[in-house]
Amino acid sequence: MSPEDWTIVDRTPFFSAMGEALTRSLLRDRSPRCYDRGEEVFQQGEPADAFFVVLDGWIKLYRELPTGDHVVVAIFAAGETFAEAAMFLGGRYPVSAEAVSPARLLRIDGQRLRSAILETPQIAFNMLAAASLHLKQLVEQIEQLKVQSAPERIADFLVAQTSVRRGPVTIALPYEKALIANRLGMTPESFSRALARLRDLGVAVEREAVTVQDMARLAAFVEQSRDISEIQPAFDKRTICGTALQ
Amino acid sequence: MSPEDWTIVDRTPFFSAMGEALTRSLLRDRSPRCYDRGEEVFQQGEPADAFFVVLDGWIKLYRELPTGDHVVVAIFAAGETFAEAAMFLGGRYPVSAEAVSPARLLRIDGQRLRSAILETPQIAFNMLAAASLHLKQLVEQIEQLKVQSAPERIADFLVAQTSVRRGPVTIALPYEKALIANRLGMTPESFSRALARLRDLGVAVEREAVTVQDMARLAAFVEQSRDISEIQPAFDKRTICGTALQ
DNA sequence: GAGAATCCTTGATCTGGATCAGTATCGGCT
DNA sequence: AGCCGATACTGATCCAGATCAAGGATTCTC
Repeated sequence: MSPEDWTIVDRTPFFSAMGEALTRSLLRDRSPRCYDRGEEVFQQGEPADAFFVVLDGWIKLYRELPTGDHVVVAIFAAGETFAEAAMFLGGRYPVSAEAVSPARLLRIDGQRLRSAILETPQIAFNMLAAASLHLKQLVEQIEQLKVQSAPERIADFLVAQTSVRRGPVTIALPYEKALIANRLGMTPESFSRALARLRDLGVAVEREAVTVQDMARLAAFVEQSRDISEIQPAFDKRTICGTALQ
Repeated sequence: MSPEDWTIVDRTPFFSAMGEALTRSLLRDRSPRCYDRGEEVFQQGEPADAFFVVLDGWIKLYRELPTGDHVVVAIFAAGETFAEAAMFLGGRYPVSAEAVSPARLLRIDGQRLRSAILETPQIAFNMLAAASLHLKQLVEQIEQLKVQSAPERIADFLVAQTSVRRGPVTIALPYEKALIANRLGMTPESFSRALARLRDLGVAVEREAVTVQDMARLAAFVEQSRDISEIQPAFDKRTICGTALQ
């Protein structure tokens, strides 16, 4: 793995709290595997003997319905992990996974992890901390889903696509707009309209290229909506339903 | 702790996968503490040196705003745990917690857990599995929040309040309707109306007493809506946004 | 027991986003 | 070229739930 790959793994929910040294020793001699667009990672029903870290590209999790339709359950980007639950539970994958773009995945083997934990308990403790953090982030993300309007969520997404924070920039949308809409919790139609409404903030769309006149302005828009949700009880964060933590 | 208390702890996200024997040895000589209605459990900003299991009653997590308003973040019922993330992360509580009704809480001390894990690594592994499951449940719960209509969520809530599955039953609402509405992700007004709309299914409301003519009918209503969300891609489960797992 | 404060309900209106339907644009293909 | 299927945009309509506003009802307080 390249140095960049290590930093990705190091920011991952289950390894973030672990420290690079420990992570390295755990994942020594593991190497990522490449997947083509459309290639299958695992299929619904297979024994869940591993979970995965996305190093590059995009992975789609979907459930196959009796009708043959695919229902997209989630989409994962670089730096995210998936299928941990199924692996820890030791059951079978309840969904199928497939690469939406060319992708590189790191496979974390369940058996291996098991023995490593028995050998070095500290790993488990750190992973537990990381898992709690992950949960917390999940809850926050969902709060925002509930609280933010469609244009706000799109702005949020755009800001997340680049490290540029001021001045003009052109962003290439990473995959089909329908899929992005899906990920942001809206229909393709709503996505199209909401994106159009961002024109007022200096956002121009030309096919898959989105040109932002001034990132600072867009970032401010995102921040402002975040503040509202923080202050305004009407739009509050309640309702995350009895689970969770913080 | 009473035998019932043990079964509650045993069903808890972090202990469910652990088995009763291990849980007992871990929590030996711990005893629950009682809280009055309105009593504070911990306050925003205090060092997070423990997490809690709700054995009885209801606990509200809230954030205090500069304006002095309380924003309810979550409500926990018997059998749920809270503040794990803050504890594992070893920081401070980012929210305050207070009993909404008389309550009994089991306090799980961070230091103690730490040393127990170092002594018996298996505990950590089981907790990790349990945490993954918890995450999965959280995601499912949120999917349903997005997918179910207001009356469906209320029916779901009512079904969860009793073990009766057929015939007539009267359920006492566990706390203020506004708080329940909150928990179910809607305004008090919507709650009131949605509850009224359940009259067609033989649900009568008399103050805090909800009388269901036939639980089987209500349960069927909940199940049916679940099926629709399973089959109908239009109402699908997408959009849980890049985190999560399954 | 009068008055006040809470809590709950009900009605009227508004609105964001979904749905449905029609059209445009693009890339691949023979 | 010209056809075709996939992808994207746009307009029209609809609806669940939020918001605003105004009453009841119950409990608390003095």
